[in-house]
Amino acid sequence: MKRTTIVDVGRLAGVSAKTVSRVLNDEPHVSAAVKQRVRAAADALDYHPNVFAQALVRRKSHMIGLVYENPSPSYVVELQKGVLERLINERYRLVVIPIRSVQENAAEVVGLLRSAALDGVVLAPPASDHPLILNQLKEARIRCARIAPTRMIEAAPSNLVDDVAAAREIAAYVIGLGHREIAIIRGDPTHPSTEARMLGYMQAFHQAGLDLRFDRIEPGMFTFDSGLAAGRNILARADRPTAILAQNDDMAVGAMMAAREIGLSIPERLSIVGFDDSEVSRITWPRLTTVRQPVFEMAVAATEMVIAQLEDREPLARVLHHHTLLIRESAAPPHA
Amino acid sequence: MKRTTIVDVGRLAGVSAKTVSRVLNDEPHVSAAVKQRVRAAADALDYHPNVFAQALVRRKSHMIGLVYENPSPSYVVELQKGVLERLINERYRLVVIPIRSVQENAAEVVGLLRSAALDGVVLAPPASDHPLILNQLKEARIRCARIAPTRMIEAAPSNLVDDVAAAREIAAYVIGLGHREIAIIRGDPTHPSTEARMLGYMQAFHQAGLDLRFDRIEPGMFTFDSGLAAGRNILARADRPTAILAQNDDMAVGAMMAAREIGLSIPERLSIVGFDDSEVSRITWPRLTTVRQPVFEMAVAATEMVIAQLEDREPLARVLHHHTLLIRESAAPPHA
DNA sequence: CTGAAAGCGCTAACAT
DNA sequence: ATGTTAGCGCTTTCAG
Repeated sequence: MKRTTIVDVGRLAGVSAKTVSRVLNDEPHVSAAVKQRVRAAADALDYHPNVFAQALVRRKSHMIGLVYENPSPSYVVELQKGVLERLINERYRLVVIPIRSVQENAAEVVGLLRSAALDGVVLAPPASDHPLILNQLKEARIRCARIAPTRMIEAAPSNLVDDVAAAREIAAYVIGLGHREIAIIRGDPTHPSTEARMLGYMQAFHQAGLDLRFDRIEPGMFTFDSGLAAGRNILARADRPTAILAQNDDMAVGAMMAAREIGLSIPERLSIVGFDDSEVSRITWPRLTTVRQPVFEMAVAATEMVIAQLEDREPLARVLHHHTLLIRESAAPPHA
Repeated sequence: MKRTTIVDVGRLAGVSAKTVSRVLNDEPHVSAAVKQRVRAAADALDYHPNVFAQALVRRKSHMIGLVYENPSPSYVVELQKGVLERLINERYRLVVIPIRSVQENAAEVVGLLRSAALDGVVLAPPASDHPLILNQLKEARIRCARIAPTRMIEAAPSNLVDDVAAAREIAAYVIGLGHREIAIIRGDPTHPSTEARMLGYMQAFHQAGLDLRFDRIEPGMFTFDSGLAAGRNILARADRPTAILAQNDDMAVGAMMAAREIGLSIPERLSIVGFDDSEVSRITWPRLTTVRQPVFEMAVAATEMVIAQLEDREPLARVLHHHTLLIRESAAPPHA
């Protein structure tokens, strides 16, 4: 019991296989009558083209990969939503490629992508910043677009954000509220934006004439749990700060939980701000003051860049996406 | 400039293409020496097999789809994590197939899956409960496994949960705390578990001799926003209830927000419980009392069922997954 | 243990 | 406007 092929359809319609192919691919130079007959025959036989045969000869899989580490779930969700949004009404499909640790497995990533036969990939951080991956991708001729890279911007189409400025702005806002004792929760050290955001914070501190105390910087991993742990450490100290800058929203929410555990009210006794404007920032109470990184829009734009390349249009080389300071209720002037 | 093929490798190693194929696929009857030479040649040429050619002849794509609607992001995240967990160290890849509305597009879903050339699919609700989809899948010979179906359990391997009992338990718990004025936020009406959970609530009400007042039932869509809206409606009424049962965690968190908006403290003035034990239930304050549905484990098990079928092992016909009442801090006895 | 031939289902290039 | 021929790169016979 074989599956029905283009030849079967041709036989039923009384035409050659090639003509069937023409009709099904909307190629020109086919008479309306034949078109009709072929369509009817294909329907009657419940014919579905074999995509492998097509891919083999066309050298195109119509699959796009999304490469990410697994930092915060909310970030990944935004990312996927953005890619899928752009893929609506396209023939392309999304294959998700989560990498355990880009840092450790960089050498194998492209092999993985290659063997997945992807036409193109959207690279999220930190893969979007990895020289080896970028190089191998070029060698393997897999099209790509990058989200929030910080280095080698020319190497491939990039969607940029000014992490430094965004961090500076939110830090300046907190300082402007009157805070002087401020702790920081860093993100995953293998992600480039961690350093960029750190730099932005430092600039704001410097402009305000504040010292950045290294004993007030806690490590984190962009996850809720790491934020919770960092928050507990910060708040356990004798000289408790009046505000916390977290490098993403998940960690900020974790720090909020740490504050709650010891009955510290937010924002009255402790101000906390995040980064990214993930969905989680909108559903906590108080809602989180944060700085919006348009992850969704970047994912849409990056996917467009990939598709453009696949269809031989010139992709935008780079797009600068704008951040926005979102003032909500989790930060207020320090308690007198 | 052509890509290197199995023939090139064979030429370099001084063997036939078939022998290269044998080595690369770990087939028996190849001498160690030849094996060595072929491996070396493949490495030297940076050879990667063309998966389309393989798929064409083997009739296997090594791609597994995950079909879901887009209810709550936290649910989808758990689902994906589960599938990906089982796929670690497997050759299979995950293709995500979000469907806008299964209800409206059921007829096209299988066509979509078919043209994506998936070897198998994991069906999340409500697709997991749709007769048409199940039937067409069988016709198209696409293997599948189901998550939380409620009907036609024999039709395909199923991962079951007892939604009715779970709902009954959490409702009984709330009633047991002393609540008598209880509102309900329903889930998406096209999802089968919505009715099941409703039934469970009703059973608990009945056992306690309570009336279920229809004017205390608010519609929802399994999203935070719908929970927020429903919460506002419920709390705006003159005869405000003392507890809210939400059919998932996202809606429960939305209802919490509605309570906060009018300064109602939880759980002192209003108890709220959810359903599912999504990540969101752990990161809110107070943490949400809920009933755990092992979505992750079901996704793992469903993926295993698909893989088993693809590798000609007999899959488990059905697995019953257990729910757990998770008592956290969002519900307490009603205020005197 | 190894190789030659055939063909998976489709489309590009070239006829007609 | 339609058909023929020749592969795409691999694996499955079936011989040696």
